[in-house]
Amino acid sequence: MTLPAPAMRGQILAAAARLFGRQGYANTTLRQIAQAAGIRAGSIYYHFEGKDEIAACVLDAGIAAVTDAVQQRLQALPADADMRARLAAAVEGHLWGMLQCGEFTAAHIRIYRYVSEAARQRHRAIRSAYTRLWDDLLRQAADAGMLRTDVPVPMVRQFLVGALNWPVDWYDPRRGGFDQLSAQITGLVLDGMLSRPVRPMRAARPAPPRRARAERLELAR
Amino acid sequence: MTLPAPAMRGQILAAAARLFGRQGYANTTLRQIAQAAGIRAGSIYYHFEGKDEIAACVLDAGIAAVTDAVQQRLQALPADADMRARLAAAVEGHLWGMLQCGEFTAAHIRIYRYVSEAARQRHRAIRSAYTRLWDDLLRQAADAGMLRTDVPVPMVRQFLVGALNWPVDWYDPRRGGFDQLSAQITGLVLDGMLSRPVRPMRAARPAPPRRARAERLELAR
DNA sequence: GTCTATACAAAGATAGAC
DNA sequence: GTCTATCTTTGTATAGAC
Repeated sequence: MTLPAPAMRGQILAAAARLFGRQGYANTTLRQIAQAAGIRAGSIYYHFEGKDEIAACVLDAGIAAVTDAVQQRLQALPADADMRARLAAAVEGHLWGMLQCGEFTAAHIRIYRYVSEAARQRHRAIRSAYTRLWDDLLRQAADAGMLRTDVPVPMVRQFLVGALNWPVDWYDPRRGGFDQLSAQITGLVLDGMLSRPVRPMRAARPAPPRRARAERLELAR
Repeated sequence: MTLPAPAMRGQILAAAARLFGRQGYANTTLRQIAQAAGIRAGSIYYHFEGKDEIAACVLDAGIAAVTDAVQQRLQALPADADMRARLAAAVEGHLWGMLQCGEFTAAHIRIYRYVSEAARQRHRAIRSAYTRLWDDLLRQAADAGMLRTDVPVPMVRQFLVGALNWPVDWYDPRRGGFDQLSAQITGLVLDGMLSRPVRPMRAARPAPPRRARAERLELAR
């Protein structure tokens, strides 16, 4: 009962993502990936050129997951949503794509620096697009006077996206669900860790309606 | 002109830390480390049991750098410093230890997950001590009513330390010195990324006096 | 203390049968 | 499409000369 080729390709990528995320790139062997996918090492080369191509595909899928989730949440907002709501939606989308949508994003975060330059190059375009998505959003916030002015936008983006990536290391869905985590992280990045007597402390925004994938609008670019 | 043994040990560790930080653990070979240290691969085994021991030592040194820097700044504070000043000092200390004090901390951040369980075990105690340092500080802040109450202290610590670690990926000392970066990051983590019309916006705290190492007090534990 | 030489294991990748 | 078998390279680690 051999799988059709495209399905097996997906199997291999899924297995690779899980192993990359847990063990790192160099520590994961093609033999392990093959075993997890239910085939032998040699068979991988029917589906991929080699380890590099697998890495590039995993990286692409990782960014795709967060990009989708962020855009989905942004576009589900009412047209008159203010910048704070937009930023919160984007943060929540990033967390969602990262924590729920799979092991691809975790793998991305962990292996990006260590794959071959060739694999990184192959993946570069899709990664830059995600960077630009955040830069645009933050730029709008800055123009609206919502952002602190002592930190340049690219640095806010680097700090923010970096900070958002850490929960993959310690998030445990068994205590406190995703919505709670999301509200906590959003509060931390938007308002900081100090208590703020003045703050309205508006409770967690209502969970945004989750649209079917086919329903969301096309990418802006 | 062979070096005395302890000096060569240091050379090897420094070379290993640099390479680990840049390439990751599994991608760095003993041959590379040896070459960077000016010896041959076989000679490493006169100084270390193997790659594992090198890893454990690099990890230890990385935590030691930030621990020292954080405690130094905390103890340099005036006795009546408020919690905000204490938190800011600790943040600045972490950044200083991480960015200025060397490649050991960068290496720590990058390889911790990927070294052998044996090496991690060897290093565990010193790492837990640093975790406890932050937990104690944040606990004090929480007791003083300074911390937001919707996020438990251990989670604040995980998020905070994680977020503080990212600048190793992108900090460039050539544009904006360390003091500026430190003030920016401190602002981001304490007050968040949004502008805050009400906020006093007290300009960067005056740089804390930098004490000689011998002058600082002993560890609390 | 460091060298050369090498043992030994494991990795990525290929060839050709089925 | 997947298998088995194997090539080639490279890594950690050891042995013994100097």
